[in-house]
Amino acid sequence: MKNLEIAKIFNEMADFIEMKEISFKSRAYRRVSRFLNSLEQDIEDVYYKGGVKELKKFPGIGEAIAGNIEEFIRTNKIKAYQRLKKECPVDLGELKKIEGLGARKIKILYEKLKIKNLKNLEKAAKAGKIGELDGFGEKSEKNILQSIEIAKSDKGRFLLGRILPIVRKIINEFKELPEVNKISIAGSVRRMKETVGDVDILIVSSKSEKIMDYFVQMKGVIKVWAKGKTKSSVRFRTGFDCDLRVVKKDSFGAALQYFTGSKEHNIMTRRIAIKNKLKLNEYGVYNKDKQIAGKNEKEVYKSIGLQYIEPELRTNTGEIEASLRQAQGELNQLPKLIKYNDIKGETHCHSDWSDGSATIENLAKIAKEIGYEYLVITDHASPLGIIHGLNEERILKQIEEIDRVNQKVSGITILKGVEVDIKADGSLFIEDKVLSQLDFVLGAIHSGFKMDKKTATERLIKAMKNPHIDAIAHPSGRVIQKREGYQLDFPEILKVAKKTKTALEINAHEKRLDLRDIHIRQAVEVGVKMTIGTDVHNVNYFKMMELGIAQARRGWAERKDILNSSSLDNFLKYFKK
DNA sequence: GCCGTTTTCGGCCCGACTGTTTTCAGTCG
Repeated sequence: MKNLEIAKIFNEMADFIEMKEISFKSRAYRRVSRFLNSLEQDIEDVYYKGGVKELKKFPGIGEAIAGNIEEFIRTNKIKAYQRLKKECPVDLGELKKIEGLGARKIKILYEKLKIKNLKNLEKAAKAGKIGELDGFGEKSEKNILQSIEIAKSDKGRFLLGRILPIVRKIINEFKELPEVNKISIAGSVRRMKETVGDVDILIVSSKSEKIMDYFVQMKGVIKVWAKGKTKSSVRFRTGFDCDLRVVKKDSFGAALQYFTGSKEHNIMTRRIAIKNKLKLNEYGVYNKDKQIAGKNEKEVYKSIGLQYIEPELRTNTGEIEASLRQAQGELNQLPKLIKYNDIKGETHCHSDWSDGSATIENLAKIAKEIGYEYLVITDHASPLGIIHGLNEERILKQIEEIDRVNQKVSGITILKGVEVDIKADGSLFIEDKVLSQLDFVLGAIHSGFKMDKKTATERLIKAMKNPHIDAIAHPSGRVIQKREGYQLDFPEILKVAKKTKTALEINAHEKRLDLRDIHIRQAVEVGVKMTIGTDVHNVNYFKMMELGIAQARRGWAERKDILNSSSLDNFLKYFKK
């Protein structure tokens, strides 16, 4: 898969072009770079299928860029890129991490001081050479040095699950202020993206200066990047940046729409506004100079001819077109997304019988408190010693224990399940005879992550064809920022899943979120059902359900697509083979 | 460089903040 490699090169080409001129040419490259980053198909496959002509069917890809892609696929390099890089051989990735350094300034630094990377930059700044340059000054030099220190400890993007509680704490702190009339999370946190680069917060207040003063001195702030009347930006010690914007109440909806993004989504909505002879900015929708919408998001969308679009969908991957069609009267173009309180039971839960830490009884009580109708105990059945996997004998014993707990704890039903290892050849670690006594069987791959695509696909397909398998846990095996997971022929997996009525799990664990959003969307399209499970290992895991639901929503899933949003009866009925 | 129910040429989302500058370019989101 060369998508990401090409995307990276195009992004750098955009920077190099920007060094020479503020041009739309660089934007064209940047746009395709982003497009490739989110493209689910393998661009190489597309090329081999239909050549340059096929490539040019994608938005933003024309003659020149298609040629570049072709060149890379065939020769593994792009001459135009190499020429640009030769002119200014700098480590863009490193230098662009420094706040305030963009393409133009990086070029000046290279030309005047031969600065190529962070090391050169630090040396020059410490020697006081940067402040002497035209366009730079004492302050720039100081900021660069501070920024280098911060970049050294940079942790990259944060898991949504880690950042959410922190953001909610910040929000609650602001809510205490009398000057705050209204407050909302915005940006990628509001869109519930699985990883988050920085945090955006929007406040309605008529006393913006006071809010800003409070913001930049909040506990944990280690650097103020910018502080203005309506907009400020800081870095927290935890390692993330936080942007705060304050607007008047008449602009709240427009500001929220603008500040939530995504960038691509915003560009599209603004273009649509222009087509309608309107202007959309963060203060409202304007007809000439008259504000015609802005108080809330719904009216903002409506005023430019769109149906309201949920934040999780705002990625410019078809939601705007769907919204447009729906606004024009076609039904059900946008999904009626599953809601955050639609889940009726947990379907992936480990107890102290394997590698979980809580007893079945305790887990049952917690699940009941949450309001679940049912809880499936799915301890590992695996040869791996470290997780104390169950064998046939212990599964039968556990069935008795669950019967006992069901007697004792009322108001919730504990279902008998297992997470059984799928062996390298696709067969299961537990005999069918024992599996047949369980309510719900999850199949999972826990070893051999380096399989090739064909092997991995065949392995899963064989498991899905076992009549006792009800669902596949964390189907791709990826761990965010750690492990890619095995490659799968996903369309093929979906075909078999549909035929065998095997559900695919959306594992809600903050580090997994597997299925990915694009796969969920494909599953929804072909009608393959899913479950959302948090992979409980202790009682704190239950709350990650929110992340799994967010993932499902970003994959356009409705309630009907998610099996454990059904009542106990319907859930069980689905799996009656 | 890309693209077209206003166009095959002339547009391309829009505005805040900073620093270095005396009116604005660069950066950021």
